[in-house]
Amino acid sequence: MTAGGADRDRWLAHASARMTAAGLRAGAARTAVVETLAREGQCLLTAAEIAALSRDGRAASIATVYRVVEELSELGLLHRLDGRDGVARFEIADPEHHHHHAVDERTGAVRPFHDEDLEAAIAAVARRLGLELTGHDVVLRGTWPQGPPPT
Amino acid sequence: MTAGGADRDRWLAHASARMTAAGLRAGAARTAVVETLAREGQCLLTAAEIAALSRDGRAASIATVYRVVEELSELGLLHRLDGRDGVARFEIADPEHHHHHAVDERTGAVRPFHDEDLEAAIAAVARRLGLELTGHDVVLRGTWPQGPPPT
DNA sequence: TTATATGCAAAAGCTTTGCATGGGT
DNA sequence: ACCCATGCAAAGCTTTTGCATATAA
Repeated sequence: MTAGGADRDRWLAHASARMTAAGLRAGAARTAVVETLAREGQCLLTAAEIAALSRDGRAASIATVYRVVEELSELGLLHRLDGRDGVARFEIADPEHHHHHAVDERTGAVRPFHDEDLEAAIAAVARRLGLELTGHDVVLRGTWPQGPPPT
Repeated sequence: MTAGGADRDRWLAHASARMTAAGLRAGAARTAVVETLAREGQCLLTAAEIAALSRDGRAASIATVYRVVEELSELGLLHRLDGRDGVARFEIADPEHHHHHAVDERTGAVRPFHDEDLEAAIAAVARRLGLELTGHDVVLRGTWPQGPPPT
């Protein structure tokens, strides 16, 4: 990771611009949600968590959270991952910090990781299939012999 | 794919043996579900679809389908994938036909694929993370310039 | 005979939607 | 002014669970 909140600000600015360009307006709740995501949305938040984290001053209702993440996802600003527990999780779509997820089967703990060879292999497969890639997810499941390392 | 129903039979036999060994009994509904999966569970069926396909002679209630797929998953005989539509899909865990999924964003059509380099990259990542792999999913999303090729 | 399997119906969640109100531009 | 944004509550779904009954072993 690079310096402090630079990345967050960059995504926030980008997101705001794209949303404005899409004809969306900056209401209080949506602003709170987007700021929450910029601040803490690096890795897999549920809608409920986003709502809770946005309850600093004003709240954002769960309905609004779902509406906002839907909009952000459609604009390609947010990634969505559906977990085995039937709960959707969201995280910022930041090309600079592209990553995937390794899940500890015993604890459910998630460790994000990045791997260039893996990305290359994925790109190669897509090329072979004649597929114009717009997104991809990789989830690894297993156990850490010595217990999950600190994130 | 190799000859006719050999693979299906192999999985079916394996599944039956494992379930018996696990102390499970062979009721009519469970048998129907397992046979349905052996026959048509090569790639991503929903619980509702499994139930419908099992309604040849006897039916299997949706509750039973969920109970059976849960058991099969825990025994490592079935893979589970959670889709964006909030619906879980299941497919046989057959080491001989291991594959992943490429989804057409426009139509939702799914094309299964296999790639050795991708598998190698995944194994390498797991090794690097110190993770003992028990499962992994890859989902590619995008569009086919000439429309999705026939499955 | 005893523990498991099954179906039905109810419960439990998460997510979406209708509607009236408030707010941005 | 007009249209979008928001909250609340209700509806919609899939998935899970309780319970009584049937059935393997």
